[in-house]
Amino acid sequence: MLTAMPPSLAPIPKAAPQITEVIADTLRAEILQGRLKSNLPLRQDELAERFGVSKIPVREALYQLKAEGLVTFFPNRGAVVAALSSAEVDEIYAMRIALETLALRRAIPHLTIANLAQAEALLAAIDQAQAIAQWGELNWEFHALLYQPANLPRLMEWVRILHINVARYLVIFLVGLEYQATSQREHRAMLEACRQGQIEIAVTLLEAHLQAAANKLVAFLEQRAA
Amino acid sequence: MLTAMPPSLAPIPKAAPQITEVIADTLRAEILQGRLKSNLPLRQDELAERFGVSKIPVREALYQLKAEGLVTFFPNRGAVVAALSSAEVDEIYAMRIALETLALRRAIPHLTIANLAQAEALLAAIDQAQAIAQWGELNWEFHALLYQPANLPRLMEWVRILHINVARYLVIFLVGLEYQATSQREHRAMLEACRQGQIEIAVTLLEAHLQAAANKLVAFLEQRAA
DNA sequence: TTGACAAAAATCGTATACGATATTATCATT
DNA sequence: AATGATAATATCGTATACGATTTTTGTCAA
Repeated sequence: MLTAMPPSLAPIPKAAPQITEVIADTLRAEILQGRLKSNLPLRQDELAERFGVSKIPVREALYQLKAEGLVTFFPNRGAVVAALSSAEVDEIYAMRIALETLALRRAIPHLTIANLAQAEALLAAIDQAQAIAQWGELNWEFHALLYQPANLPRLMEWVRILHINVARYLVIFLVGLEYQATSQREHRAMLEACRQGQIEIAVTLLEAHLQAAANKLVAFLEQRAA
Repeated sequence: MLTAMPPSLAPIPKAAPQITEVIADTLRAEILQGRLKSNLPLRQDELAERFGVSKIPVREALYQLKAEGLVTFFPNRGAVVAALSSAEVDEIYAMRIALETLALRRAIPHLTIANLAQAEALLAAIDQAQAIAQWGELNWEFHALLYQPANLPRLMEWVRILHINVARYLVIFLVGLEYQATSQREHRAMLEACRQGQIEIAVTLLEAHLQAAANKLVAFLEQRAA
């Protein structure tokens, strides 16, 4: 029979941990950490054996990562870890600026004292972070925290995807450079503007913050390409 | 053996028509035309039998549509055609405005005479369009044409996804209203600003154009919900 | 009649198996 | 020796089959 109702409508979207999700999360983390490098072929049999499952959940995980832009498919010829050109980095940062400034604009009026305190704590944690993987993670948490009160879940999900697409390249020049100090100065200036409710100033700072990262990354990639 | 090279790197991303794609395209079209209504359960066996294939390509097609926001999955309980709340419509249009104004801004300096002529022709075609499905299609082609010269493929793909998420609701109040005439006036004003290279004016018009549609749609959905 | 519990049916998620396509290796021919 | 055709191998894409979870149906007691 065809019931026209959704199966009891929503309050139980949680359930057993799907194998597909576990595989996708694992591969995503490895790509972000740079353990799986660009253009590396991802063979389905190989991954299936490694995870101790069949190819089907592996395929679905790979397609999920394709939707996130982390892997590229060649029909009948397999998948590889996606590579980013400098043009794509430019495009991704342009989109991040467009979407994240929107999020921040809508979030600031709803920021609570608790949010601001959490953000402050995250900045302190970033200052003391040791591993670069940790740095990237905390960095993203800080940004996400400021956007969260906007209550725009789809936008957040897409911004997260854009972020992870550039994150694995970002960590490259984070080590040994003074970029971290500059970034933290910008973070604190943004947070201060948020605290005072100065939307336009905060948005301008965020845009400059992202554009600076974009310029560094594009320059790095174009140098490496030559 | 593990070759570290991509399988002959790219020039052949075309191949046999994947069954998964065919199914996804068909279901997407049916959702857009309103033939598959919101919250309708999409059973895998049923679809597999209908298309004469097994469940696996059906599953992959459904997951692709999930990534596009057209279906919602409930683990171990199946998928349904996604429904949009007025809050989600507001969010989608906010994202469209952010991304499409970016695209237009970057596209205008690269617009050619040929582009402008094509756009003009599309407007004429819209004026004479009979079926509403055709109207929606042409409408999107007009917008896409203006953004194309920006050369931002990822952004275009995401804008397309946002568009199809609201398109199926748009057609509802397009019939029998004077919205079409208003929309065409706005289109022609935008096109004229593009022709004269007046970026800020064109962007402002586009934003107003999208916001007007958003307001109408949100009002419609909230009325229907009550 | 109503509620709770249990059995049955339906649907999903995954493993196994097989055919299709692409890539690599072999060999004949110029 | 180089090149083109052909066979062998590897990998992907899909069908079939089965176990797991969920929903529904049926039964019984209060």
